[in-house]
Amino acid sequence: MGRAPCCDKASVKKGPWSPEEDGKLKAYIEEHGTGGNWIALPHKIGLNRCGKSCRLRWLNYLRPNIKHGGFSEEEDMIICNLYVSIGSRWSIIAAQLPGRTDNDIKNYWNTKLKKKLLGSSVPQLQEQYNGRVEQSSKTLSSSAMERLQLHMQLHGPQSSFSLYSNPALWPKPYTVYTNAMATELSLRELLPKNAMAPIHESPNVQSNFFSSSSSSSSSNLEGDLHDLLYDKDNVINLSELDCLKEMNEEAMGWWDSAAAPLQPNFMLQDYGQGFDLQ
DNA sequence: AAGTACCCCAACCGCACACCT
DNA sequence: AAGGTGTGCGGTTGGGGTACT
Repeated sequence: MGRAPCCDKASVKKGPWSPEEDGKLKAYIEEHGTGGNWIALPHKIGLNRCGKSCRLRWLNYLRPNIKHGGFSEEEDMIICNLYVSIGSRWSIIAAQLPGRTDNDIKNYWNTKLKKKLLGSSVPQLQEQYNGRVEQSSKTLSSSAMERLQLHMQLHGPQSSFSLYSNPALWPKPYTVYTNAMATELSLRELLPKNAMAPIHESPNVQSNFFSSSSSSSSSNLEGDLHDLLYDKDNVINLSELDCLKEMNEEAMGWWDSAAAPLQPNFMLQDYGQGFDLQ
């Protein structure tokens, strides 16, 4: 037996929200809050809407301080960096961008950023790796394939190590940020939601992550991503990126001693453990 | 000017998890 | 401990708008 639907789909209104509906929902929540029960909320207000629909409308459009469109370069960078490291965890990515919703970021990624990053090189890459990943790709979701493509782009054809599970292998400047990310993400797993401030509010992390000049480590993924996103003549061989040439020897030593030769299944399994690909 | 293709994004769907009883 | 229910999330869709032919 499946679970009961949250509302009567047949009788409930679907489609775009009218200004009147928006007004009712906004006014009620601002005065009374959600009451901790979205399912019951539309009935209280007299809205013929599904509770989930009300929740979505509030979270994505009606709640205060929501920003739409006009993503800055800095926001692009954050989204791209996080997507490469954690995949399509839109809610986590959105938590780092005040005023942005997961839905907004997801749409932005799918319609614009993805094309910028993957666009020109995807066909070649697919051809290049078809033989290797053919078997595994049959069972991979499209987002998993995207991440795999990004992974391959960031590591080059001969590289079989995991970007995700081996932080020591991440490009240097990125490590500063991702270590903080990893720490915070694991804490977020344990703590109640909203118990922690977004990463960008942490001065140390922010200064490390966003400083684009000074340190030697600033020949970096951030800069390379920037080139990918904003260079008009966007024809870059990712395996040539400076940040990826700077993998430290210690990490490579670890790889030599610990890793097997490239096996698509190994790599995909590795991703599966980190990202829950399927 | 009309038809078609493509893009963008708001909204829906279904699954998984958390919480409650 | 187990089942029921609400919530959160990521994936997908549908339709309006725009660009192209």
